[in-house]
Amino acid sequence: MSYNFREIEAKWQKYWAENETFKAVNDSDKPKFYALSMFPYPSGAGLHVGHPLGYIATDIYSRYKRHKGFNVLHPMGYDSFGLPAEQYAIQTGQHPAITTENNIKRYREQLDQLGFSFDWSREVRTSNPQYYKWTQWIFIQLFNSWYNKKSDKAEDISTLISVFEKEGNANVMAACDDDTPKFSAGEWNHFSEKEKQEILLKYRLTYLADIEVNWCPALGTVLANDEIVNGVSERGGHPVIRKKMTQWSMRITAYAQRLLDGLDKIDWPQPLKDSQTNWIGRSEGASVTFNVMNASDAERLPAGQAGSRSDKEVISTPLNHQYRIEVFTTRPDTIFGVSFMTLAPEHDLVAKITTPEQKAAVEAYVEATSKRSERDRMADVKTVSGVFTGAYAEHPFTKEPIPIWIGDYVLASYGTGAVMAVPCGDQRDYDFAKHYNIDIPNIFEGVDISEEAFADKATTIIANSDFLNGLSYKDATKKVIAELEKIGHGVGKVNYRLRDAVFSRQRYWGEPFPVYYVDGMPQMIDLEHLPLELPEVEKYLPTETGEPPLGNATNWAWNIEQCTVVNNQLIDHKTVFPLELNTMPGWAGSSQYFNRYMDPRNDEAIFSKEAIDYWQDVDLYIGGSEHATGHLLYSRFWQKFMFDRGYVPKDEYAQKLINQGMITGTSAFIYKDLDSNKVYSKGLKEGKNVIPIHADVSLVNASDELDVEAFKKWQPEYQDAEFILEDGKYIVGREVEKMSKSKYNVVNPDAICEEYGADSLRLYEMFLGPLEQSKPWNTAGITGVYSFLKKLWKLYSVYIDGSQSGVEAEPTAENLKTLHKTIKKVEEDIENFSFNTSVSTFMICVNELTAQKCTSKAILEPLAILVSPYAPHIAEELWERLGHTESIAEAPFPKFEEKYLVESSKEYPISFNGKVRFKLEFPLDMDKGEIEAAVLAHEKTIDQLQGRSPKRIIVVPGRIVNIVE
RNA sequence: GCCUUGGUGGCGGAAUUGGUAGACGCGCUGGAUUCAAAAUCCAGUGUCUUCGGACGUGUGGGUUCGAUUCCCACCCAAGGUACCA
Repeated sequence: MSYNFREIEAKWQKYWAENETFKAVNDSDKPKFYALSMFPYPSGAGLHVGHPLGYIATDIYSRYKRHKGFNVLHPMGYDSFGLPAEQYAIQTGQHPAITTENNIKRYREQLDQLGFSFDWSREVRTSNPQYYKWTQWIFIQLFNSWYNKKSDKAEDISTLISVFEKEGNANVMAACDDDTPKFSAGEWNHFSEKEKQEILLKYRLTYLADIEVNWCPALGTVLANDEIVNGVSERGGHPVIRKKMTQWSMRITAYAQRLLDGLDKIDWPQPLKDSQTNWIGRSEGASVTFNVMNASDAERLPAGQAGSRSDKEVISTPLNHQYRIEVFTTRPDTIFGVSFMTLAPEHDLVAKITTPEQKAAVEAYVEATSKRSERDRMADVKTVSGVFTGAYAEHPFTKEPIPIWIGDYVLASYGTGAVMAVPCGDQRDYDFAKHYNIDIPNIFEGVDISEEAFADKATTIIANSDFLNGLSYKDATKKVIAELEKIGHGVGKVNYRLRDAVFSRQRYWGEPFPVYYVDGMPQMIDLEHLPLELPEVEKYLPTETGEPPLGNATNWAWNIEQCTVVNNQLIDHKTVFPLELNTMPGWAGSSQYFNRYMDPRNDEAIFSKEAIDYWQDVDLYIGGSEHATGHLLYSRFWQKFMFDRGYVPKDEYAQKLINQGMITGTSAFIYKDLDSNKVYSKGLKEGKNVIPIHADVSLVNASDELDVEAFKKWQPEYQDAEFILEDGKYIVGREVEKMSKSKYNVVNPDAICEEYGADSLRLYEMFLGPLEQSKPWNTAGITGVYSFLKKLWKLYSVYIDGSQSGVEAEPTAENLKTLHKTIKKVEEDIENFSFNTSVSTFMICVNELTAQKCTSKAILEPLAILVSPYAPHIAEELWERLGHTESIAEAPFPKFEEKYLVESSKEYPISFNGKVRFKLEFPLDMDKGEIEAAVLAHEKTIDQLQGRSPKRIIVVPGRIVNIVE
């Protein structure tokens, strides 16, 4: 009876589903293990062979842990809100929910045929109202929280209110908006309700803010940076402008330091930790305040000459204390090298301080900058541009006037949007100063700055800097911060690159905010009325007035008496109020899904206390590295918030994370002659004027030969082309590229399963190479693992065909040795996530046992368990044929016993000067001296030495002998 | 530029603590079986070679009895990031 994978795989998939073999329970005496794969967005294209790689790895580990006696949680679900379904809806009018439902169905079929041990009873879909009810709930919790820097955690907003009532906000240390005013308890208690709400909004962990966005009027939508190419929209090429819009924002910056610190506690890949570290971008330095000088005095100063003036009269003139410029600098030690200041063109002060003479130039420059995207400005490093405002700031120590410029190399979104320019110490400032002929005072000892700026902190010795002279970077920084604090002009500060995260999207297919507006102030809908379900709309585009798609809904107003959604026409701002029109971004639904899996059908809470106490956190999380600074950062933020508020026991949700590598495609090319109707085989293209054309990889065999007839059928325009063959074959060129439809190199798992089976596919995906590395797919190689499975099947033939002869045969020492070295290696491999080497080990094991003609049950039973995590269908079938009536899923993993591997002798490699010449066998208990004597006495050694006497002999017992001549 | 990861046969890759480089598989060559093909099985397969050997893990040095492995410098590729003050 031959290996019929179709029958076997269908049989066991059905068995697992019917018997709920992989259903996890929330209470068990067994230790818990939570293995998680990143859930997919169900796209219309379905899965290609690259997608299941991580799922297979997680599945192998899950199955292994079951054999090891763990209660394993291995769930799967769908990140089912997203743009493609909405785009499709805009084009066709089909509701995104229908598209999504269809795509999920297709995904499920594809996943099912791969034999994963998912607990499907726990499936979640982020677009399901029963799920997003809890996404809305978390949003409300964030709204009702503030970040107390004293306790260093999020607290309920009520604790903040009670402080305000007692003592105002003078002593409150909180993460809040920069423009939060100071007030006393008395003032607070006299604020109107609306004023109080406005203040509180500046403290809440999710808040409304006016944020500058890339607005595309023609599309009526906000665009992400990468949707803009050369200042116009990628789709349609429409103009894009920077515009302020009121958006929900998440105060992730409150957690910047903890997100950084937490990285030390978790076993995540170093490159991923590094990209999060860079993203958070901590820098230490100082915040320094410069007073802006009175405009009338500034007029009397020539531009660019500020540093050299000593006009006592001017300096003693009263300053315009109305305006102050705050800068952040990582080099406060260079403060005496400041020769100008640069503001971002968007900076609030620009309009206020610009002198009448400079007004026209400044306005033109600001206007021009507003048309450039931030990315555009950052990408252009070569062009130096800027305009003088006509205004001057006063140096906090020297009291010298410093000209204030604006320049687009300063970004409003980083730091304070202003820099103190030290041209001798910063290359950008240097270039700017050179370009506009501004002074470049040298404040470094023994450094030539005639060609470029000097930025090496390690060798810095400060000069020409009053009280800082002769100090190193470190000492000068310390001292200058102390002095700045003394004169009230600055303070030591840690700055983060991380920005608060914009949480509003002008989209339809996302979670609605549980928010309505009373007198312009946001109000949360009570939990008992959630979920607030997405309304039906006629059109999925923005409205004619530029409102988000939910603006098209006719039933989208909140009645506070009935607590239901009602028709917009009923809005009276007394009992019926407008609802929020934005929806949440893609990362909302994925930021706590791993916890929801613990108790996914709970309608009373996001999860029960029992469930979270039992499962705690994710033990193993596998997914792509492309989520490094998106999902994987936001989800850590929400987890820390949930931890602060006492909902979860761990402030990091995934102990170990592995990034699976990308599977790339192996594209095939034909070579079309540009001068004739000929198509040359790869070996004949030299010297010809050819261009490579993609051929579909399914038309090429393992030897790179193209099926020319099939190709002509596929691309009829080549019907009459002449294919020039070599040795009667057309050989294609090969190149590794990203797997993509347009490159005709996409390989579909369905086709592989149909031809070789899921077990072959699973083994082959692992066999390709290390999990973390990216590697090219080439279907040709799968025959190797397929014939391995056939050999494995054959090894069990006495049990399969029922002859049963030799069943009781005692295993030989050889059999046991083969088995136990396999157990040892496979167990080590799985623990190290080195799945590729396990597959090789299985092949060696089966080859050896076949050569040994092994039929012993004592060997074949444990072997089936070893194979089971990798190739579960065949393992189940063999297990059954061996006489078992229960699934193999929880059969105990075989125990490795060293005694079967103990050898009595070793074949020593005998090397001369490190080069192996021959081998000699000695007992392992032979000591160094005996081995040395035996080697030296051997005729081959004498022959090799040719009468020379060796200088030294190294004997490493059990390893090697090296003779040094 | 900076950070990270990697570079081993025709290809994917293996090599546990510094100890026999190239396991395992694909492909290729030859053979068996077959009317033939597929499938299967057997043997061979790093390069060069005067058949003694010599060379060989990106390049050049170093440490060592011995280096794919450790150290230094450099080159290349992939991913991340960037007027970040």
